[in-house]
Amino acid sequence: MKLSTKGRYGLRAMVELARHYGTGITPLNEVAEKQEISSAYLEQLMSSLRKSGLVHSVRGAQGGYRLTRPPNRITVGEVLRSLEGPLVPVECVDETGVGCARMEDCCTVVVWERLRDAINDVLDSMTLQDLMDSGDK
Amino acid sequence: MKLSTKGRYGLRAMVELARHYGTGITPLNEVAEKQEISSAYLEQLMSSLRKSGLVHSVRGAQGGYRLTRPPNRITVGEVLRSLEGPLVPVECVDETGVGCARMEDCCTVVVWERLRDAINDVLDSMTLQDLMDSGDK
DNA sequence: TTAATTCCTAGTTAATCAATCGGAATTGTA
DNA sequence: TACAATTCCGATTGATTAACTAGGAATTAA
Repeated sequence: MKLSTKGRYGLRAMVELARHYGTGITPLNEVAEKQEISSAYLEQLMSSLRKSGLVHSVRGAQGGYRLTRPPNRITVGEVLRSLEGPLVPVECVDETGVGCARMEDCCTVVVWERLRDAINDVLDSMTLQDLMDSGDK
Repeated sequence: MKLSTKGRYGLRAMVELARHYGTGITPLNEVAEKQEISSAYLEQLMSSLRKSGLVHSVRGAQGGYRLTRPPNRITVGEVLRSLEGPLVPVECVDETGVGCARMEDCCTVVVWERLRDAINDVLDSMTLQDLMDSGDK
């Protein structure tokens, strides 16, 4: 039931970018340094975030990243789904997936559905702006 | 963010035992067969459940397991915590643990706390009885 | 032209998962 | 008493995943 470092690091990186929102683009190195994340690893995470349209990138010297939307319009859920895939506690309640043979008469599926919904509700209710306002670093 | 087979199999096994509640003890083999779980593997899970006091075991011929409390007084949360450990999305918000160096000025810890609470609220609000009533198998 | 940067793929190491195996201990029953 | 059914326990294994690291290609401002 744990998130991987992808989600944890990536979310911190996104808050960092949120702090720079409106000031042009920020090179990955600066983000990595501020948040103490290996920049080579962070690169991979930024690639996912870019592909799901949460950040825009500029290549070449003076290049870097910026959010594609203001921080109050990017939810934590979006960021984590981009990095971790569907936020489901078990495979079988992933709506984009295949379900499970047992599904029809499984006594536990109701648990996983409720859990999935609770998780997504919490994460979709918080934005990068909320995190900027609360934390320091 | 996925549960392991321990939690998934173990919960199904516990619902199976819930169905036999009041009828004496049930051998592990019967539970394993009904829920299509390797009985050798299920043994390990029962060991955890016994150690946390959720089931009582009887050794020897005609032995087996039974719940230590009626199904409406065992929550899904208890079962899963017994098998999976603390139900936290990230290490640092495990109250029984050590936290994290960054903790004080971490911008994301509030997310993990909210998520942790939501997860535990959902799982502690459902009992084995609830699952017996809903599902079939 | 060069230095700074993103982009992309592959490889590595360690940990974790999901069992399996073998046998010891216990206990009801023939 | 002997036996069969069961729980109990620790070790081992094989596969998968996690968390990076490495190397180089492509791009672009200065």
